[in-house]
Amino acid sequence: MEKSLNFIEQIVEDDLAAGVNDGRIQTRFPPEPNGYLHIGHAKAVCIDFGIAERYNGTCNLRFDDTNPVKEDVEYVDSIMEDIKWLGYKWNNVYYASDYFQQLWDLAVRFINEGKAYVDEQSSEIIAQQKGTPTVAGTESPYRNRSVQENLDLFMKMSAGEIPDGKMVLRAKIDMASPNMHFRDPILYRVITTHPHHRTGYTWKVYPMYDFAHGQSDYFEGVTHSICTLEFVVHRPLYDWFIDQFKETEYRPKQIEFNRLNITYTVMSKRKMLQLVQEGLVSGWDDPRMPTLCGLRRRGYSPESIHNFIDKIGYTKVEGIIDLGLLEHAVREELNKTSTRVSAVINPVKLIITNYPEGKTEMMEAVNNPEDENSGTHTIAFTRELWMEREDFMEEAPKKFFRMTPGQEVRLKSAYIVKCTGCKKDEDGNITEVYAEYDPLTKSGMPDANRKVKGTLHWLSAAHSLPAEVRLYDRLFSVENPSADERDFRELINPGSLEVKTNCYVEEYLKDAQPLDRFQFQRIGYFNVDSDSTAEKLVFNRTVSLKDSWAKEQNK
RNA sequence: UGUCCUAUAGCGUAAUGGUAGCGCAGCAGAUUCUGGAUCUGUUAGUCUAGGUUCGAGCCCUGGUAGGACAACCA
Repeated sequence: MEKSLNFIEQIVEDDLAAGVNDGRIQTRFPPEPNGYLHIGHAKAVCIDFGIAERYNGTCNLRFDDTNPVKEDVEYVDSIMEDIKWLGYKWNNVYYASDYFQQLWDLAVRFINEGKAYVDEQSSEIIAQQKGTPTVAGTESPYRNRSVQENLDLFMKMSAGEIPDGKMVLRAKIDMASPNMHFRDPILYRVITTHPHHRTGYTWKVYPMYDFAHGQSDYFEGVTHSICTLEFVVHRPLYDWFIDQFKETEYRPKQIEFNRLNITYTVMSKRKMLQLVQEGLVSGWDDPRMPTLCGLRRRGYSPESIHNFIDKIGYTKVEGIIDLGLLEHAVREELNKTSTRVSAVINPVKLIITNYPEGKTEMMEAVNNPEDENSGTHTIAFTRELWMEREDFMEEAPKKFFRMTPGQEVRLKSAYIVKCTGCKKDEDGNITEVYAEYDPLTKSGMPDANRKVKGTLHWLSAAHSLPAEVRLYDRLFSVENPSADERDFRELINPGSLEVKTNCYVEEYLKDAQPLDRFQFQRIGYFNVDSDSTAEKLVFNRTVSLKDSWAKEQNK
């Protein structure tokens, strides 16, 4: 069945059908370069670029760089990298700063037309005069200066003769408007003390968002300006500005969708910056972060992000997505694509007492049972093995289908073995587990088809590589940190990172490179961290496998 | 003198005036050399009161609830 259109696609198709803009479709992705892109931005990237792709239009990348105080090239670079990683190509890269001259000219035009004035009150006074949502504002005493005086003052502002914060250019609209954004919004402010990342100290005045965004859309020929719901109240002003100077029937149309929220995380650049600056995470690319670079380092593939975005949809309803859905999206994709390997995270020795000492057999391991073209690789089997400590219980409940005295289990890709006992130290800790193998049950042999309840993964002690494994979990311990009255930093999950240093992986992973993704059989999906070296392999857990045994135990 | 947006199972999302579906989560079972994957079954929903209509989740009105807007941020 054809997937139904979301409301944005519906609007675009309606416009196409009506012949709006002669069938031309143009969108833009307009990030402010003041932070790293996160999964919420990915949702926006996918609709902006996706609409252009689907309807044979163009999508440009435009940096909304109108506030030099917060912006930096570091962010420009990372944003471009992340968009490319998601698999999109922009038509052009633009910057709002490309339009500073045009916008300034427009501001002068507004002054000449009596639609803008220079206010020299403090920001506090201006805020007071703005009124409140239920109380009308009052007019500035500077509101009715002459055009010439306004022009002179704006020239002084622009020449750097006015200190920061002393004067602003405001639109003259309606201080009593029920829409707060019409109460003489600020158009330009003076910033002389911060260099702009592209224009340096050339400009002394910078346009505000409302005077830059819609105008930039117009200058570029954007037809559908897609953004998030918090800009709904800006739309009348967006339209009003364009009405003041548009020269033809063309106009960009702003459409707003619900921003992405996910349980157990935060989706605010401000909070992410705080986490980074206060060292609560290791950086913007900490694998616990919802940033795209964080998810990438965690092991998420671009396909898994797309898979997730496809599932959540675009509407105008504000909600919160279950983190489980994101995890499902990545599992679904990695299940189809990742090579299965063996790794033991919490090792204990397993001795096959009737297996000859010194003997080594190379067993054939299927790379991916979900992909018949994925082939096989070999894994060494010997008398002394590593197994997971959790896979042995001296006294086990009935439903424990693993290693326990007297019970048979299958060693994946090798033999069926029967547990015979274990050895403990004086504190009662299990130091070795013993089992006997059945030589006729090697994988592929007829007897290997015997029904055995459990299958365990294992590693030859003499043939395994030491590794560090970082087990990541949700960053916050409450579902919705943003809705909690406590400071979000107090809500960080203390178990969000568990480092396991005493792990082993099979030799097949000897040459694994950073970002390579694998399934550690029976455990989860893991990828190689950027900290990994040939001497010391480091893996990150992307997500665990679904674990119905754990669920059973929690009952 | 407030304006605007929104309301469909626990969560997300369809149904474009004509049988309320789907995904995730949950539950039960089958199957499996990963307690994975896969397959089957299953629990559970139109905020409320009116109106229009042969017929309303959808259109209209009033409630109710949630949210956005009062940065020299975007």
